Amino acid sequence: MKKTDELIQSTQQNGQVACDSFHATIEFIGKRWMGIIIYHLLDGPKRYHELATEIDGISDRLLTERLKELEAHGFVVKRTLPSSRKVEYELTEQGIAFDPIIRSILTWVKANGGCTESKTESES
Amino acid sequence: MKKTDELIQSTQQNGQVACDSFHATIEFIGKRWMGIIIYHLLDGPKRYHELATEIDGISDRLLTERLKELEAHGFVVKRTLPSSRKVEYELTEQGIAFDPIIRSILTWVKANGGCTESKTESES
DNA sequence: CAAACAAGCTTACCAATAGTAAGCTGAATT
DNA sequence: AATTCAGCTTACTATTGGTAAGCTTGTTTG
Repeated sequence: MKKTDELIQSTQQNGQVACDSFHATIEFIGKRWMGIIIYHLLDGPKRYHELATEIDGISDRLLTERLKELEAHGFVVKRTLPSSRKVEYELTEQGIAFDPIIRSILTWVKANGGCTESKTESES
Repeated sequence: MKKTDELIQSTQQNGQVACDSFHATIEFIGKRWMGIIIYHLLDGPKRYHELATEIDGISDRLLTERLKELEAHGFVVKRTLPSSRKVEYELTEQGIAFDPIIRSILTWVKANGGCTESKTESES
């Protein structure tokens, strides 16, 4: 049995469907900043500004956009504390389920040292 | 101990550096089509056109670009069979190391049904 | 209690990345 | 010899992201 078949079977009995949702999923969590936002939310509920501060380089626009997307997909709940302007974002159970993915990436980074070395010297 | 700290410590003793390479890595493998290309290459060496056919919707331009990036980072080797116009791409050991990440995403997809349901009805 | 400020967005504009489609090269087929 | 087809490359458009400013409403401060 080929490896890909094995992988596909591990999700569903229908290769194509599994492949489609795999595609949709990896494209979703692969959107810029998405993984990092999830990573920081795995720490527990965070306020908007807290995230904006912790995630170096992200802009308000994209942070808001990504949080909305996460919320729309049910990975995050937005809790607006009613008495004040405090807003908290918290991962849902489905969102917390991303943890193994994040951990597997961290494991990879640990083993391989990350993707920072560009090795682009092969182009003359 | 907070969860994030724990995650960071699992990679390095220095939180910031670990976070940086995590960022770089997740942005790299999160690039459009990157994960899907790796997923298909986990099956074994593939020819260019084979990948282009299997990965539905990808364009020549992006497939070439992503393969070059993977090659530049040492995740893929390009083997040009000299007698003909056959070109094969194969994951290196470092590339094969992505397998657990792909698997963790597949596991997630299996458990959660993927990211296809948009649930955007919350906006009136 | 009015002015200033700050959190949490929103908008506008420009840059970078991706999609589309066509073309190019050179081996293989007819 | 002409055609086809793999494996790119180029040119152009569309979508996405970055930057910066502004808006709104609650809080603080004089």
